[in-house]
Amino acid sequence: MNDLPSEAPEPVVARRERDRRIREEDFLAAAERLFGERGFQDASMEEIAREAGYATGTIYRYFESKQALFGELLHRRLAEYFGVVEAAVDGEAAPREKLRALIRAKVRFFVMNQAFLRLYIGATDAMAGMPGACPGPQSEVRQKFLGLQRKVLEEAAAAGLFSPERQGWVGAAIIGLTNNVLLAALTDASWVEEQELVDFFIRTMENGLWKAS
Amino acid sequence: MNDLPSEAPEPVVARRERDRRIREEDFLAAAERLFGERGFQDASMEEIAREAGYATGTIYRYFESKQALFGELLHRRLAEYFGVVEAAVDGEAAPREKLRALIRAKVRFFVMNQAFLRLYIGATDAMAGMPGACPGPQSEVRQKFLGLQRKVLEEAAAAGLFSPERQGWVGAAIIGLTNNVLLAALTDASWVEEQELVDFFIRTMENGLWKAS
Amino acid sequence: MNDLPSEAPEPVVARRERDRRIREEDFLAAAERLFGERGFQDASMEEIAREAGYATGTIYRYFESKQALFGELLHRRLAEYFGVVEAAVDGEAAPREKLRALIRAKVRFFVMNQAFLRLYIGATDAMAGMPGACPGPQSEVRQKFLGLQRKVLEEAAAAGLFSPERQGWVGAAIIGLTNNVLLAALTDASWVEEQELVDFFIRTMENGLWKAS
Amino acid sequence: MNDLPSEAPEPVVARRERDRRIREEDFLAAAERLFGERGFQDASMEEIAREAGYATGTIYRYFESKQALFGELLHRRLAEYFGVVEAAVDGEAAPREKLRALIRAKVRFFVMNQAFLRLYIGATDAMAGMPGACPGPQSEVRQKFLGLQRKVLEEAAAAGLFSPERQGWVGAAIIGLTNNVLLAALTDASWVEEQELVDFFIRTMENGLWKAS
DNA sequence: CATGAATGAGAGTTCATTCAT
DNA sequence: AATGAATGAACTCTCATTCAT
Repeated sequence: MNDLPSEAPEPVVARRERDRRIREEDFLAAAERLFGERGFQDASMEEIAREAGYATGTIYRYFESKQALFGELLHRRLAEYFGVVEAAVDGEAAPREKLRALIRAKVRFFVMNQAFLRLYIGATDAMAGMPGACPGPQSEVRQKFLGLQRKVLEEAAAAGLFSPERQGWVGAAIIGLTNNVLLAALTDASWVEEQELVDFFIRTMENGLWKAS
Repeated sequence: MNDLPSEAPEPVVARRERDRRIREEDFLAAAERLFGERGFQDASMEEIAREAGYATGTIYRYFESKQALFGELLHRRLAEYFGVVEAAVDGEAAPREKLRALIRAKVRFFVMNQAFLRLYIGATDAMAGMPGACPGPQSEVRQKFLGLQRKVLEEAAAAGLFSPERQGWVGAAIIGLTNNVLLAALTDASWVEEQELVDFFIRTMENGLWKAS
Repeated sequence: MNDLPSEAPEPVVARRERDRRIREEDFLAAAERLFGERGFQDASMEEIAREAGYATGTIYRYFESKQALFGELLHRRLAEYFGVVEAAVDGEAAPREKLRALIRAKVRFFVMNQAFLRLYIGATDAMAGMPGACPGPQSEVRQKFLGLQRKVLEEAAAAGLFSPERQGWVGAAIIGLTNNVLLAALTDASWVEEQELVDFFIRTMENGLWKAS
Repeated sequence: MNDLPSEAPEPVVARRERDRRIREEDFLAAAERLFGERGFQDASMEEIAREAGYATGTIYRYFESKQALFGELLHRRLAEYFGVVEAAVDGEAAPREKLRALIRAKVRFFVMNQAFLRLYIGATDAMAGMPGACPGPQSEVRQKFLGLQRKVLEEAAAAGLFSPERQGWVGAAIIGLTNNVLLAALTDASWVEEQELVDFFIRTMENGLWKAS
């Protein structure tokens, strides 16, 4: 009845809510690892639950189905990714700098979220649905992300950085290039100097792969 | 045409062998279509058999397992791909021309083998095993192919075309770039002017994505 | 109203006991509604608990298991039903009037306990165990009820109302007839004139379905 | 190439089709037994398959799902029942005789299909869907059957056999009466003289339960 | 004593693989 | 050698029951 200001208002409910979020993240982390390693089909719900440290049924108190778990995972990581990239791009005014910032943010994000890289590639390849891609809540975030990227490219094109025809190819080129090199670099050696990768991408985009002569 | 008993030494055996190859190709073609459309997991052996025009069990007379079928499919198409690329590269002397020839051959091959593109990307991404990639007989061909590509790149590097450090990244960049743009281009419009794609790749590799100023 | 310490000997225990009964009835009422609507299998313990306004686990402080809950529900309602019918039958002396009173009591009871009708029918059909019927505490009450009914019929038979052979069939006939018409009548229109139903049953039993000519 | 008239035209295909039907009936018979004994929910597909003498998965080559199996079972038996009753009713001209024939056919059918009686009662009680009743292919047959029965009753009512008001109650009464007595009679003693049951029903319908005085 | 999250056995269903015909 | 029905292990998902808080 009396709520001393120093006390927690509803400690039980608050704790439960917090625990719930923690467990959700436990499951998402386990799912990220196993989906990344084995793919969607070959990772079983039982494995994921056990990897997270719970019994099989528990996972269904947090996610309606395997699809929903996968979707939520993509949604969260993509939203995080989108936020990071958007912030980086917004910090720059010039189109060229925006593009560079986008690359820098991408490299930094995936160096810190290596487990997510495979899932991201599977879900984004060629900006198109690979078989197995499932519709769901992540679609919205994905659309937002693709929209952001398109905008950056359009601005760059409008600024005369590259020719506006075949803009789709330019987008696909940047994504394919960065995805695949990141995957190779992070698979070979789990530690890579971020700056080096960023420089490689920027240089390639600006001058091509040929050695500057 | 005439089956004189004295002619072919073992005509029955030869015919059998020929029939066997025909059926094998029937199955592989059906598998290519269905694996490409639905992915490895979602294409069932029964579907593949029926698509090929045979009964479920028959497929196991030609391939030990689903994995083996998939492996053999990759092996054959990769071998074909390797052959085409090798021939193109061998036709050129200068390292830069070899690389251009490699790109040209790749574009031509995948424009004519669109169904295989998805499988190829899934199996080759970043020159590393994506989830779903299975070890098997195709590995050898893949190694040969990767070796060929590495040799071309090394020669180009030796010729001073690009710096030899981070050669792995250059390879990954070329593969990721071309794969992803091919996938985007062939998904959007099933008919694309080969030459345009080749030019786009060569230009990007030589000058980057920035508009030539 | 006034809790003088000298008054009740064990007020706390009494209150607790009373509260216990209240909650038990809460659960039973919720169970009656949901078992009646969805059937035994399709009503979940969690639903019942929430419908009653408690948490899932609480229900197990009052009932050992789902089966036990169902059994107790049957037991209580059947006991109530038995009491009502017994009182009505005891109020009459003549066998024919006893039977009429039994019918009247049955109609009145089920018009006021429609939710229980489905459960009763499922559990009593043909005086035999339908699938889903579970043995348990209600068996005793059921036996008592069936005994009462048999006694009424036997008295009627002894009084020459109907022939004593095939008495079991007569009982089954009365039960099946009344159950099914009640179910149809109460399903079609949730409000039915009691007297009309009673008359229909008495008339049918006494004269058959044929129009009195 | 030469089809001697005495030979079977397509022995393999014909045999397969026949075997298929036999197996379908194996499963339906097993399902009838187990659904009748334990109810829909408590009979598992594995049990049914094993009871039929096959492995779990085999049943799904014949029926899409548990629901579909149950539906097909109801459909077939109801169709058979409908046919028998229709033929019997059509053989009579007078309304009263039609009703008698209907009863006679019902008794004869359920004496010979005792296992189906419980399922029938569960699916038809009060001509209304009990919980658990599932829509499906049997609905059509059930509607046809209920229509036939209604027509017989209407004709009887039109002929002045009983008053047309509360015709729904009369139908429910006949069904409830016969169902429940059949269930009791066949549960108590698996062998019952058909004629005796028919006589009991006709007498009850015409004169009521009271002993003819 | 109430709570509701965790449990895990068990159900329906799929499908790669086998094998009698 | 081809067929396609049968197999059964494995998977996703449910829910009665338990138990730490």
